[in-house]
Amino acid sequence: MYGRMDLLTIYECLCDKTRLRILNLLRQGPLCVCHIQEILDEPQVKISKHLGYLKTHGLVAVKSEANWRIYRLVAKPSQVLEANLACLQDCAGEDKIFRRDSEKLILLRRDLDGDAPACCAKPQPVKITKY
Amino acid sequence: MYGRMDLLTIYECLCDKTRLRILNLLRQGPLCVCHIQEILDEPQVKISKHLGYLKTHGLVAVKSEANWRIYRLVAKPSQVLEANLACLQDCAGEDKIFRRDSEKLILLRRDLDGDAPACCAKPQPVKITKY
DNA sequence: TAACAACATTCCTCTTGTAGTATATACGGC
DNA sequence: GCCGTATATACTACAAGAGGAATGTTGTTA
Repeated sequence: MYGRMDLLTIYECLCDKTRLRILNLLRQGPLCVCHIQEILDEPQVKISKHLGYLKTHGLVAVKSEANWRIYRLVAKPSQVLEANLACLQDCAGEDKIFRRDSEKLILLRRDLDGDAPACCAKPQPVKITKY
Repeated sequence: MYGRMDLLTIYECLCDKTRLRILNLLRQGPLCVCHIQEILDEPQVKISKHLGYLKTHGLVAVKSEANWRIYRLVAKPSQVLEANLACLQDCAGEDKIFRRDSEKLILLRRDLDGDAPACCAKPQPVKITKY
């Protein structure tokens, strides 16, 4: 749908707070919508639309699983995208809200440990690439 | 004017093609408006407004020199800004238009070598920080 | 001081993006 | 087949950003 996966497209995806928070989470592994929604504490429609935006522009991919939709970062990001996601990951550590989101994610995983429903299958963390 | 120099502000600055091209040039040293305008081959008002935007948001600084206005990247960028500018610099190499701009800048400097008017004082290149 | 050159700013229009409400779809359990 | 849960889409209203034409400003030169 979008041929161009250039720098500008990437920055356009990155210039919304909600999308940054989502990407910060997905950087740590796949997640279903409801968990993203819970961590960000934002309306469902808002999360859903931003996920749609990211998908349309080629930053994330989805798969269906039973009643849920599992989002993740694209499997083989371009070099440019990978560089920017790594940079985002580095920078997010500086910001309170991103750190809080990440902590919430850890807690959520801990709570689910053991008896997780399908949507909550413990996601494997992606490797931390120091850019 | 802007207290926040956070990630989002930076990405907002980066999500316009013209601003990206300007930053790509300034990364290689200070420049007056007329040279940026010449290299980008865009209307004066357009260049001027985007420079104003970048200044308002704390990415660039200006000084007056005779009839000219010399723009440069801010002297002490935050760690986050520095990371993103370095990332941009790396990524810009992948894109035709950024490379062409950089080549034009080199030619322009070569032409000016020797008898440059004040606005064209040979800018010293900033150090290339491999992020 | 008049004319000019380099920039900035104002005003206007157009487009894009965002948020919210309400509604639709898809799937699993009963 | 009906209902609840999870998620997406349509529609609308609103705000911000971008581009261009015209005009303003500042400093230089004649």
